[in-house]
Amino acid sequence: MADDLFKALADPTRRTILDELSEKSGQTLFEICSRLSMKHRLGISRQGVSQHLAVLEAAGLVQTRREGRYKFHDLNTAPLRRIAERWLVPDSSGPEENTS
Amino acid sequence: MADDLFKALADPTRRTILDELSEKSGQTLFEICSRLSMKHRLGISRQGVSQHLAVLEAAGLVQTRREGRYKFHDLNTAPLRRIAERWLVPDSSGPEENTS
DNA sequence: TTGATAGGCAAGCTTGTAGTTGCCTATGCT
DNA sequence: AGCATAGGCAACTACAAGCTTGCCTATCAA
Repeated sequence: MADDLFKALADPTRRTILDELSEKSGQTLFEICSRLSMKHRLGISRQGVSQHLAVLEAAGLVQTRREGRYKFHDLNTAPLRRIAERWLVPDSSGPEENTS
Repeated sequence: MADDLFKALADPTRRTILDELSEKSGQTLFEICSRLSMKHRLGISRQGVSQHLAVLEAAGLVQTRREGRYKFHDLNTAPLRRIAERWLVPDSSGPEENTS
């Protein structure tokens, strides 16, 4: 559950993909591929990117919609909000808060 | 930089350690060990926990202070705030350079 | 129908990393 | 001094994860 989310974020290439989708949503696999190689000089195969997208989708960070032969990818930031709340929120049951 | 942070959070045992330090700060290595095995039924060696703490410290999530033969561990949530902001905020300055 | 484009599946290689075991240092108590 | 406690270091094992290659399916245009 949370495991998928944190593992998805652990890879720098996946974080770059999130950056790209954050900048322009609704990109196809090939569009993401070319941007990674052009803008970020990332030498990675199409299948590599596809696998990263699968991981991001399993984590709920990316949602997809199919239209004809195109598959569009959209960023979903909802899961990210839960991350911060786990430790940042001064929990009622926990004794101390450490803001240092 | 950010790489250390995300990789530190990728492991479920390390996240549990953060939970423990969030509940009670200033714990020693042995204290964390016994809590992991008691409360969380985590069968892990002392050295295993020690290595996890080193990763968390490298990520800036845990700070340590030494007193005599004791080494106390404190949670530092500051790095967590930057995570959410990376994608949650539709940033005005435009997109990246890559911070990973 | 043929060819080109967009994407998927699965096996295999390789590196990274969690975990262990064994031994070593430092502090404190009696 | 002697012993127990708290922690550190290094080598080794085992499994997970990133990435590639090769082949397959689906959609659309000429």
